[in-house]
Amino acid sequence: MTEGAITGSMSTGWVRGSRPPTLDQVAELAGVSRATVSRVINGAPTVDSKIRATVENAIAEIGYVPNLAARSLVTRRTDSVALVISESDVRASGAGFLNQVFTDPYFGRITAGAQEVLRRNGIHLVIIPADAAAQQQVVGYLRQGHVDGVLLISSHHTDPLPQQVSGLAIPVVISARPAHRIPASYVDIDQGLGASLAAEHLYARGARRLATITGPLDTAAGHDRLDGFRKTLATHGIADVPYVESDFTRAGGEDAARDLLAGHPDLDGLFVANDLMASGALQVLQDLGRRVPDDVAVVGFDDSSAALACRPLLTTIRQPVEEMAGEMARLLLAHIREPDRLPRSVIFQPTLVVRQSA
Amino acid sequence: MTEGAITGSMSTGWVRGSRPPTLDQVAELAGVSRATVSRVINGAPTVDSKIRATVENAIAEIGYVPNLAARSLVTRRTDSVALVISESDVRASGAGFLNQVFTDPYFGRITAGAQEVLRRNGIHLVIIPADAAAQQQVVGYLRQGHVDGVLLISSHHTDPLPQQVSGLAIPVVISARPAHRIPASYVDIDQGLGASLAAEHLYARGARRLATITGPLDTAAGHDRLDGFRKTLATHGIADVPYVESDFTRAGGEDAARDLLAGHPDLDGLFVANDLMASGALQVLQDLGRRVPDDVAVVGFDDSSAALACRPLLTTIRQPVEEMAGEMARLLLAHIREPDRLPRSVIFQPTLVVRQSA
DNA sequence: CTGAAAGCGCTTACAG
DNA sequence: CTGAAAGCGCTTACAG
Repeated sequence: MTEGAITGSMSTGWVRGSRPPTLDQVAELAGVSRATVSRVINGAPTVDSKIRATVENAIAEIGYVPNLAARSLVTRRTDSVALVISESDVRASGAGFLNQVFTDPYFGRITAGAQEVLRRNGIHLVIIPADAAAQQQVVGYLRQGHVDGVLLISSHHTDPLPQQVSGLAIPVVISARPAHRIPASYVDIDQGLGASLAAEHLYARGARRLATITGPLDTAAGHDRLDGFRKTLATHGIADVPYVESDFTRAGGEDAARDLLAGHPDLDGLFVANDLMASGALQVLQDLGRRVPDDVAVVGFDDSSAALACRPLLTTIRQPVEEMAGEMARLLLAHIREPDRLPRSVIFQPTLVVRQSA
Repeated sequence: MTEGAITGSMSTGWVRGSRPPTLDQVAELAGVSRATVSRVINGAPTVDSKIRATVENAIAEIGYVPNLAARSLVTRRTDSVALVISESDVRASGAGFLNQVFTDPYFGRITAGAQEVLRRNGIHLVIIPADAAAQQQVVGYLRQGHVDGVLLISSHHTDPLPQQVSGLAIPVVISARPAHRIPASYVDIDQGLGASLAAEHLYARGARRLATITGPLDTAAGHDRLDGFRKTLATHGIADVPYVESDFTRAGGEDAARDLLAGHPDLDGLFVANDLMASGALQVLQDLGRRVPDDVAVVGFDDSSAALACRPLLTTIRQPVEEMAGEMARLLLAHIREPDRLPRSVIFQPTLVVRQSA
């Protein structure tokens, strides 16, 4: 690697390192009190329009920006919230965890949905990945008061973060029903219904030798989707449903599909607990010479962008992730506004989206 | 969707909505002055060990956490920095942009590399996606002083953010050489060298009918990789190198590969400007019955996790993204500590990683 | 090594 | 509608 020096000067009016302009300086320049400047900045209606104009000019001329620390010291607000993506599983820690986060469209949808409503309310969103090694540092960040609230994405039953964060002084909304009963609002989807939809569709197509690739079984999405799939098939007299537990990644889906086909080469119906794993499974089926859906019909879960990247297009269970994240944001905003508000849960319903793979 | 009420009580000592304990309360309980408590908290060496113990007990008993706003009002530090992922292209705005970010392993590697050095220094990292619609809100966030510095990921020549952010009072380190000469530190890779490595390897393998799939040509990574590829082949007497411009996504790579093969069915060597597009191209080549590398040899760029997910395994140009991000973090820390430090650039060298596809 | 006091830059009752 | 003043919760010279 090589280094070079870069020259040039700042383009701002005041030099980096010197102090930024304060409200007092604006007041002096405009010839009014600090209180008046403060009112103008905060849009108080009770300000004479001429004075308002004078103050606004002074603000522009001087390049004034309110100091967040000073402001939030008195208002006790920062106008920003954190989206914490938690992963308590140490096996998936560090770079591996970040690779998973930045490779799964699910998190992008969550972010998009939350952004949408937050932005409209003038609230900033910051994303904080919290793998096992970073969890305590993240809790520290939240306790210090950097943000007004937290949207917590957590999936493993053993994850201590929901418990810890809900014990903080700051409002939190969780992305799924917490494993332990804690007094926090959460948004979830009816996992069992989704799995049931998949089972019924595969059965109705005529599939009888069914199997499933699950997510980690210590997550609700992993466990409940397997459970719902089996229970529904049981009502049709199909008792034994082979499954392989995997990890919600594409590569994991490939491995699981290979395992499954090795043990059950005559499969004709496959339910995969998310689209990313399904895309991997589809690849393996193709490599092994199986036609989809003719030889084996495949149903995914999520209806993410990965479903549309599949060949054939993936039939899947739609989870309205963006709306769910939007609802999380709305709940959080409500809790921030009314600290005494009681926690509540909001459960969304999944739907079947039929495309080509089943 | 259905709603439910959740009951339960808080597990903390003090109730949400009431005020958190202050340093004064700790001082009173410990029977010392606020200054002493402050010194204990900040690890000042000049504190009697008995007094220190007393204070620490009081802190623990009362569950005291320093108030960030009050602290940073005087220290002018927040001990956190932002990783801003900027996308000025309005076509890729909103949900599309977030889907791209959370689908490309590149950003996970950047985050991992930066986290590594930041965490060691006790600095928090928050990630902020900034698509065209959000850029001004993000600039506002940075100006207010939420963070001590910013790591800026920006690629389009027309992106106004590098310019704007470097005009702020806060230190910034950019992920690539800025299009316009602005006084900010940046870290980059020798793009031309990378492309040259790819060209030489394909040529040495015997490929003579070469083509390339580029990134957006208004980015350095898009433009310089195309340019370097062509220039190197020109030295071997290969003048006309067909190319298709794409967008660094997997789906974009698929489309581009289809276009390229339609116009040039006799291709025997392909350089794809990143691994994600290469994985899509590989898929298309397979669909069209081309054997890789026998019929057409393929070289990617990045050496990301996508390269290892390819069949055959992708030969690619390794970009040490984690180290580059680590260097960005180190530079930023230095600028935060010494505000007068001069900007500098650090350029890394790519290497060829030979696997199966070429 | 410890404490009293000033000050960081805002907002917000409270008067007028 | 506007201003003087108190106060938010810390840190840090300055004395001692």
